[in-house]
Amino acid sequence: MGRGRIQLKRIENKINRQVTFSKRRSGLLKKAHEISVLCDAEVALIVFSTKGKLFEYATDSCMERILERYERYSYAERQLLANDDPENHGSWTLEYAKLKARVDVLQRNQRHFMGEDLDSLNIKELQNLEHQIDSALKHNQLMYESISELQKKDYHCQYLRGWLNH
Amino acid sequence: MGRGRIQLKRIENKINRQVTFSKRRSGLLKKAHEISVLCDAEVALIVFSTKGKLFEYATDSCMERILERYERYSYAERQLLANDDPENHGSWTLEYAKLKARVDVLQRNQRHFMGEDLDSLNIKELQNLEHQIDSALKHNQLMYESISELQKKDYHCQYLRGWLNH
DNA sequence: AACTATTTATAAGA
DNA sequence: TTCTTATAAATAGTT
Repeated sequence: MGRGRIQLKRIENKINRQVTFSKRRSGLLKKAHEISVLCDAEVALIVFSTKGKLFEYATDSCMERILERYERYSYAERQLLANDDPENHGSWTLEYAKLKARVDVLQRNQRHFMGEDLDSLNIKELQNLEHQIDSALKHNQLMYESISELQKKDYHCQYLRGWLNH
Repeated sequence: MGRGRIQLKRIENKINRQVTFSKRRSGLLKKAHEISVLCDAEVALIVFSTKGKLFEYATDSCMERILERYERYSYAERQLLANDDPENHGSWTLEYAKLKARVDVLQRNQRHFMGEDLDSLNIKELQNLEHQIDSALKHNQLMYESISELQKKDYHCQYLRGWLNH
């Protein structure tokens, strides 16, 4: 749209890139809003510029609610995929591995964090710590959900149960 | 764009709404991808249809990473705003109370979980479960440590001390 | 699912 | 940067 066609690849000229970013960003936000209103859809749009500046749009200005919905949905979707395939308990292990990896990262961060001198924390840092704990709690919650789901699914492995019982 | 202008309000005709949703959705996803590539931006787009179906786009197909970045950024932003406001230190106590409540729930969940019947799990599941519980417990341990540390640090909140001590 | 008349977005220029 | 404008793209209504 404009004086000439454009290739779909990174714009190398920095000035042009920035100008295009600014123009397209506002277009994108506008369209996100329009589809949200016209079609009664729930939309969350997050854009980080190269420089790391954040721009966002969320239906009814409620980003957190939409992101939580997304997490629930995408988690449920993964569960569904895993359950549909009788042969894919292997993918469950994959899920588990990913989960484990994330826990490991969290733990490492937390240990590192805990190792710091807490005496020197100011209010802001304390609040930060709280936030970290909060994230961790959310994460754990997800894990527990995984685990209970797993327990409910064991009847899919009838063939092993007999073996286990003797 | 089209045979006529349209009002920016919910399309009442269900069929039209659905068709427009489908068209605009693909346009929106396309534009999200384009700005991402052209301008080297990081984009996350989540769309839920009225019926609750999910459509998404994420730069480099890594939604989780972008959402985590968003959480960090938006939290940091809120912190910045909060620090400017001398009146909002009360929110800390509230945050703490909520956190404590959530930990209590987690503990309860965990106890419940531990009490459940494990006979029906197969070996693989048991092993994985064991690992998960192990991870979760370690993680929780660290979390509790964080929290008690937090409690010890309350003297950083001078204005709260009086209230806490009686 | 295609088509096309129009509106809209925007690339390049001022 | 902000505005203009020629042109490409998106899409509303139609078939």
